[in-house]
Amino acid sequence: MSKRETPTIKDVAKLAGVSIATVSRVLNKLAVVNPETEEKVQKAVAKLNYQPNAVARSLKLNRTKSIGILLPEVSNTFFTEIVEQLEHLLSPKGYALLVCSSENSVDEEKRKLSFLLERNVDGLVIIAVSDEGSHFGDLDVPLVMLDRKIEGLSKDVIVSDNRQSAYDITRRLIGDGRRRIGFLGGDPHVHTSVERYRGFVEALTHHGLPVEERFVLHEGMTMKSGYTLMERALSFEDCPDAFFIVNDMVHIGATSYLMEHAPKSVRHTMVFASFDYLHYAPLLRFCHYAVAQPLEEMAKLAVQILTLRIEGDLTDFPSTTVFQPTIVVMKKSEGELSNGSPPPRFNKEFS
Amino acid sequence: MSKRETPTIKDVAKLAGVSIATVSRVLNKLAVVNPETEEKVQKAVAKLNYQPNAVARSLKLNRTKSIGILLPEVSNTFFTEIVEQLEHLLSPKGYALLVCSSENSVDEEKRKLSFLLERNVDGLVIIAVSDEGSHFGDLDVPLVMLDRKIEGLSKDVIVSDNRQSAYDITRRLIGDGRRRIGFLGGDPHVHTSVERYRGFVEALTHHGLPVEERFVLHEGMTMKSGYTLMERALSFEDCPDAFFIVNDMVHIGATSYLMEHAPKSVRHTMVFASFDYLHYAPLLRFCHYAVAQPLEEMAKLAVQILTLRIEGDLTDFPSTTVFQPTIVVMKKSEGELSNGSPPPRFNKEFS
DNA sequence: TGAAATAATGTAAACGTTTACAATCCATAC
DNA sequence: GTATGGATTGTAAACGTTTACATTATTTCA
Repeated sequence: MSKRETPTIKDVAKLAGVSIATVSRVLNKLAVVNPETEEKVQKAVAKLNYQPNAVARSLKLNRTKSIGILLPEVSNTFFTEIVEQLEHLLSPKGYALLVCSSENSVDEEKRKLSFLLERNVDGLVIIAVSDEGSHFGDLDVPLVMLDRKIEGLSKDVIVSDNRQSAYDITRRLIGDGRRRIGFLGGDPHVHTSVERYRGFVEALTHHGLPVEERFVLHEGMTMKSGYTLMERALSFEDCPDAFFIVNDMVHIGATSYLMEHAPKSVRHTMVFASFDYLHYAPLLRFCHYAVAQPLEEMAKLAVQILTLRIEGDLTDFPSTTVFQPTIVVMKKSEGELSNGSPPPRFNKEFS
Repeated sequence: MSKRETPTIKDVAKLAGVSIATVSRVLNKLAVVNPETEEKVQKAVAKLNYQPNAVARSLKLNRTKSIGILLPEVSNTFFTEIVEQLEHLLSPKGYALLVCSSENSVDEEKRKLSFLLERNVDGLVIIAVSDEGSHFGDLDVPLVMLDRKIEGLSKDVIVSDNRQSAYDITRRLIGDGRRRIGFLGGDPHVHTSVERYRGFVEALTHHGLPVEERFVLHEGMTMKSGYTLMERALSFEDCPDAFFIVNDMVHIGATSYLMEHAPKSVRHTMVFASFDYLHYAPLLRFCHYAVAQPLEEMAKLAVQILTLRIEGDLTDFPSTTVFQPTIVVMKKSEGELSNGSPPPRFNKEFS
């Protein structure tokens, strides 16, 4: 493998017999240049297979055409759906995506943040680890907080109406005649979790139902906690016949516990309502109501705001946009196996 | 928000009353500097909250400390598990991850490849879209092909033994007494798919079983194709009572079709063996045997090879490493609901 | 015909670093 | 007292671009 050096603009200039300024002009098309010269340059470019050096350009222009995205976990399906959308929207605009995981740790989040800043990203999309986010306060890089809000932080925020949706699906459960509804999973420092619990409680109280402490099992947002919490729940003699589940991970854990260990009677009556409607949703057999967040629109708005702020075309105060998710009714009947909705990825069906 | 300029090394030098060379030396610790001077510099750095400009450094050093990762789809769980591992391993070494989706298109793959090259990534991890990968041939950037091999390409390759694993799980089905085993999903241009089919066929023929064309339904690797292929399969009067499924997406589609539409008799006897053992594996109720690829080790090796090649400490011919996956036995009994293995993410259990 | 305007191109500085080399200082040894 | 050398620091070039400004060639028009 010959260690041939990559050609620079100088090489092109020399080969074309022009100055490097002219080459630059041809490549960036921001000044008129004689068609003949242009052709000479293009030929030289083609011959050398020249590719401009983005690093040098970044240094000169003081913008890197890159966006940092900082999220709590890379392998979380919900987050990666967002990343996919962002990539799809940003890459046609010439932006690169620097993906960083804060690994669910505030400290790591701080480290990764300054890592991204050192690299001079033009903008940031943040899915915050927790409500402790003071380190995001003082930056002068365009920054959008996505999915999770941090109270008291003056930044652009894009979230779902977690409280309202939680309220809605809880109400659906009540409307179906469920009276003892448990709550599964949660984290007091995660904005979405707190909001969802709030909506859950509101729905219960508005319908004259008590919030039984015993059945509010909100420790953790992982599959494991879903599994063990459901185990705990089933140990109650008067176990709820319905659960509000805080997110998909907990949901999977809870479902698999039921599949493995619950008696038939429980499996035939148990009903879940939960957040997130992702590609494995059709497998979540106890789920009757799911909250589908409008990820594409949220990502689209994030990109809009970000690019506008980067270009300097948006100097308003930071905005907060709250999207209304749709409620997906996953099955109409109570039959254990009839799952009314088709697989979500290729044919979404909203109520 | 005051548009204060970020301080440069010059500002630090001025404040500390030294030359920029000294500042650089202090920061990079590659030359001895008087302890007193060092302290002055450190103080200035702290006072200005100076962060070195990574772009300028990249230009000078001709390395960006960044790795491009190019994959067919960002939201694919299997791929993102890999990305998570890579991020976890590379970020402590100071590398940034540029994530690009080729969106399952060879053309897009080419575009994204040159996009990454323009940005002077120090290395590349490629999960190829298809076996048409000549565009990867001539680069002089360190490059590792992960998960999918491209025949005839002289690059470092890290894959699972897809053929052997396919053989193994097919054999398990046969060992369980299954005689009519179908094949679900696939793509003639995807290396993993081809290998898996090969292993499947070998297992059948080695055991004297015919490969019935009718039951080899390999069109597509998506959830949708899993859904419709299973529909097609069930329309046969003599539908197989077991299926080899090419990957998780097809698996989800097939499972949800069965959950929705299959008669009880089918649901009680149908058995799947498939690739990929991911976090929603416990929900895949028809799955008896799953191939769990050693993603962490594969990622670890990829990072090792990549960093060695980047440092120039590895100049051997490209190597091909084939990892042996483990077979996860997901349930022992035929009972529809008894899923013997616990949720995978927090307690893997291999046979 | 010549001045002025226009078009096309070139020159050189700048972006923020790293680092080879030069320069200074000071102690030691003769 | 002067040479030697080590320790420390400074100077300036370089990385590959973009772009303000200068320069040259060409056209226009009084």
